[in-house]
Amino acid sequence: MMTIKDIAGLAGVTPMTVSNVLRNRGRVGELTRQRVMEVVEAHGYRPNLTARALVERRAPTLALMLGCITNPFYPEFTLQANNAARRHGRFLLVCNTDYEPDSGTRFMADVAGSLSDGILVANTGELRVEELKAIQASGTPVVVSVWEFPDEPPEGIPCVAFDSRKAGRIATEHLLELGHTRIGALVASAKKGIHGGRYQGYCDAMRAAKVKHVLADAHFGEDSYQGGYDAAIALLTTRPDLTALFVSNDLPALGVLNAAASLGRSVPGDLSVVSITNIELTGQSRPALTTVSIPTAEMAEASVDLLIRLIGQPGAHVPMVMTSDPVLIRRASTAPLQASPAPSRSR
Amino acid sequence: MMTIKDIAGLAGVTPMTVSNVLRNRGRVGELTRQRVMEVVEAHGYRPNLTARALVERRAPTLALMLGCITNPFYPEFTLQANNAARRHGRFLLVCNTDYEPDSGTRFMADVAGSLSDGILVANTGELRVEELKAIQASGTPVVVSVWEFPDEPPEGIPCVAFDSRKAGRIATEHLLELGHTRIGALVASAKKGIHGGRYQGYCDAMRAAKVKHVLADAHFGEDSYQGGYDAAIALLTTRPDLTALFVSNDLPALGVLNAAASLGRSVPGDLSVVSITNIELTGQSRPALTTVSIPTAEMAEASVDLLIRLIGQPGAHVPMVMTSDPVLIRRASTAPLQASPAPSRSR
DNA sequence: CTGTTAGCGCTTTCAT
DNA sequence: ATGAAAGCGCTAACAG
Repeated sequence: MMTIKDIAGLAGVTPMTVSNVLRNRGRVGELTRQRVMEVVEAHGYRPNLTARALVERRAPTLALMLGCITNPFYPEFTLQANNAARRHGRFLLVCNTDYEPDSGTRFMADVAGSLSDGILVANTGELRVEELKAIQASGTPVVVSVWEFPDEPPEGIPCVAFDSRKAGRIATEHLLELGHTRIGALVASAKKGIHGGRYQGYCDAMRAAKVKHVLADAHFGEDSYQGGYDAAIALLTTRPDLTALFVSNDLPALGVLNAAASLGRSVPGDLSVVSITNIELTGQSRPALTTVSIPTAEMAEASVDLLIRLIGQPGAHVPMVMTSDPVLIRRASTAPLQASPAPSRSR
Repeated sequence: MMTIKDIAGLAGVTPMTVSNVLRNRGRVGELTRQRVMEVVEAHGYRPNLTARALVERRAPTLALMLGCITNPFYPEFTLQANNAARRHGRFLLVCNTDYEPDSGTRFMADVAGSLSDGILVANTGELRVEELKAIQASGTPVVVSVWEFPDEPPEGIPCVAFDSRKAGRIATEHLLELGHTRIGALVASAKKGIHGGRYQGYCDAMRAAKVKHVLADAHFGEDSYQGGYDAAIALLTTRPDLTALFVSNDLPALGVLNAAASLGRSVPGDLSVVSITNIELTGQSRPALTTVSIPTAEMAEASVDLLIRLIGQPGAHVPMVMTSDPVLIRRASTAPLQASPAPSRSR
């Protein structure tokens, strides 16, 4: 491997000059510059980023901690975060925790303070705040993104949030406006879990509309396609009179669509379904899913920008960053309540 | 930040001893070991991986070059590659090229030789072999994975391949066995492009079964959901007598399913659809997609293992690695040819 | 505008 | 079993 010294020798200058040419730093004569560049290109020399990182005391990578890259929300988030990181000249280290906090701990311990200059945590509802604070205290900035509870930011940790409660409200109001009143809630977490805010939004809307809803109308379960499928089967079997379903996340909602078909209920004819997030897949299902989009790209960008800023000014106090409001994306899975009181159960 | 020197001072030993304790190298007295570990843990000391990498002349990361993390095949591949990398104590740097070879070039130039010890290229059909060879020649091992043409491995570059032609044949034979003969081919690349092998497999099977097929039965297009949708509309409008479709990739096949519904053709009743890859989504569509699985996990693992081996013995000559045969995954999008000669076109 | 000196945090090599 | 010296490839700080 070529070193900067080799290039310097060949170009008849000192390593320092080569370094300056390569980084457009300091003042270098145009002639010298060209000579150096010629040698650099002739030999395809690339500076050793590890050595540079060591002496500059900054790493060229940002670590992205996420639950599972296979959950379709994350690739979309990752893509945007990656682009933002590249804009700042950084690479993204993808740390897949398999939803195990311990795995995340190990990653962060290895990565913080040397390999990565900052850690971007995509919230999975399994945050260990104390741990993050410890890492932060040790000098590596941490930003929590996709935070669902703007009213209760994680104490002492910079975070980028969105209004999940409003998202839940918008989704539910849409159903109400279509005339539905027997609206089930299918929540892809525990009641006070990560989708608790979305569920609160559902409750808000129902209450505001003075529509009676009981806990039996809600189901709390897994955030997965299968979880949505199973929950829908369970809920619609117990409560066949429901004419609409509020689902807290897109992926389970896709499962709900399939479950409805299995139960012989056509969507949106016999059953309206609305969810939250607006992942790409929602435009590709049949029927296409009506959903409430959250600002994924905006959050990814804001998080990276914030992280970069924190790397620049360690210890800066940063208030929570709030992102744009969720917006309803009307597609084909919701429709006005039919005149017929009970849905057909043909099969 | 704590350094190894600080720990050494606190433990009353030299940095070397601390280093040895931390890496289980050299001989260290049990008593000393414990004392060092106590100090390390008390202060939460973590060695600086950048400094270690510099002196050891090895990087802790592997770079994964991929087209677009948003294409659902890649997250699945990435997950497996990541797990394999972790098993070898490496991190994965995800390099999203947006399907632009130039973007890949920039990534590799920055990463090779310092940040990453090796480069894993997930084949996108846009390979610049000469470039990869140059990188390899400069000392950073390169492995091409998901190679579709075992008969023509990229010259001089280690690669992990699967039998794409056989996959195409298996898929098509399945349709033939179900009694179909008017089988269209929907290929998500140019004829000689990345899915050329899969298409060859289709041709092989058709020829072997002595079923006449003309070029008009084939459509060459984009590898995307929308590409599949559009192509299916086009092909089925031109050739409404087709009773089955061979689609070269899952993502477009999902689009085909939707297109069929738009055209009022039920799958599998009026139209059978089979594709290749077996991404997770194929089990979640309605109908669930019959497909031919390729050994994604096996390829990801084999590629990482190969890369690690090459890092260990630079310049080793490595033959192409062939992975397991594709296998038919029967699901719900294919059915025996109906008695009725022309499909119903009810709407 | 260009060169010199020192050192980033760690490990290798050799000595004790 | 432990320590001392040297240096990985690069850049910050200061000289000239």
